[in-house]
Amino acid sequence: MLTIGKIAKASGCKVQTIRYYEQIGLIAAASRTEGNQRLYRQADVDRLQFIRHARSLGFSTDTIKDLLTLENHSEMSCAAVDNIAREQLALVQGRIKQLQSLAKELESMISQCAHEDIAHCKILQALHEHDHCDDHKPLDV
Amino acid sequence: MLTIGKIAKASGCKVQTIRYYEQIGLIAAASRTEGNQRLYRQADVDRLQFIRHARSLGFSTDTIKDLLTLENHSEMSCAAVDNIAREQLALVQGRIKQLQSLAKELESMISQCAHEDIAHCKILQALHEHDHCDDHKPLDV
DNA sequence: CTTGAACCTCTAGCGACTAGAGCTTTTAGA
DNA sequence: TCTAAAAGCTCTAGTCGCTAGAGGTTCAAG
Repeated sequence: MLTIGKIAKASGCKVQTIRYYEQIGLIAAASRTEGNQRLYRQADVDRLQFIRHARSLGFSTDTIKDLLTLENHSEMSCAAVDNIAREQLALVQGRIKQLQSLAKELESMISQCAHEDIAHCKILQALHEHDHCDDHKPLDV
Repeated sequence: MLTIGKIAKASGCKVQTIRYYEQIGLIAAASRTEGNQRLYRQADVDRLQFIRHARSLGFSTDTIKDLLTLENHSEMSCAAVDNIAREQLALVQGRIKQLQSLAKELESMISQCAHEDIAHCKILQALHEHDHCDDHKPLDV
């Protein structure tokens, strides 16, 4: 059995993050020692690594919950899993397209900069001309 | 003079968002009518459009604040603006690289799927093998 | 037996909004 | 002129996935 600190090291998740995952129901509540400290089994390391890997691929915690539920139905077809992965890929690809469009616009703005003074700055001018640009939505990079 | 609803339409920002921008100091507090309603000038439309365009390019509100401050120093060199834009471009490009790496891994996982049952699902298996993958950080897509 | 590391819970903060409750003001039509 | 609806107001809380800190308890090593 492992304490939360040990399993944090073993899984690569932070202690706080593991407690957070328990709180949102992504992992089951751990058993406790007499002194109320969490105790984990080796199998929990695997589960946390799974979560970490899925998170690193951009899956939301809700989606990961779905994936973990599906894992418990080993006789089912994996079509659902396949769909989730494809949706995630589509999401990532869509995001790449958006960002490429941003990069293009930024590059074009920067290339026009003649390094003069602020009054003649092409970058600021370009930022004032929203009409002429593709109408992207506000976007966190 | 425009009410907040009018300027929202004119600028493409939402009413709530405009009040939020005032709150965080991105735009100056608007003058008010006797009945305490905000009043805007035409110039404010331009400022909001500028903000919207910059946000759509992924600039943070803090960075936009800097850009707007720079605009008031029209005699200065635009080197600072240029730097901000280049940093933003670097940020976007870095993000694209990350996402491309994710997309690649997702594609590889999906291509291995033999559409059998969950017990043999290559996608789930791949998610369990964090060791063998590039160690990306958790990432919001 | 002491000390300090690791654990516990609970709360608040991040960023950039968004949504809703509960109120007041304005505007348009009868 | 009256009334009803639309639009405005403030304030609070929620989103997502953590992260950090306060203030307390438990455990392990020396």
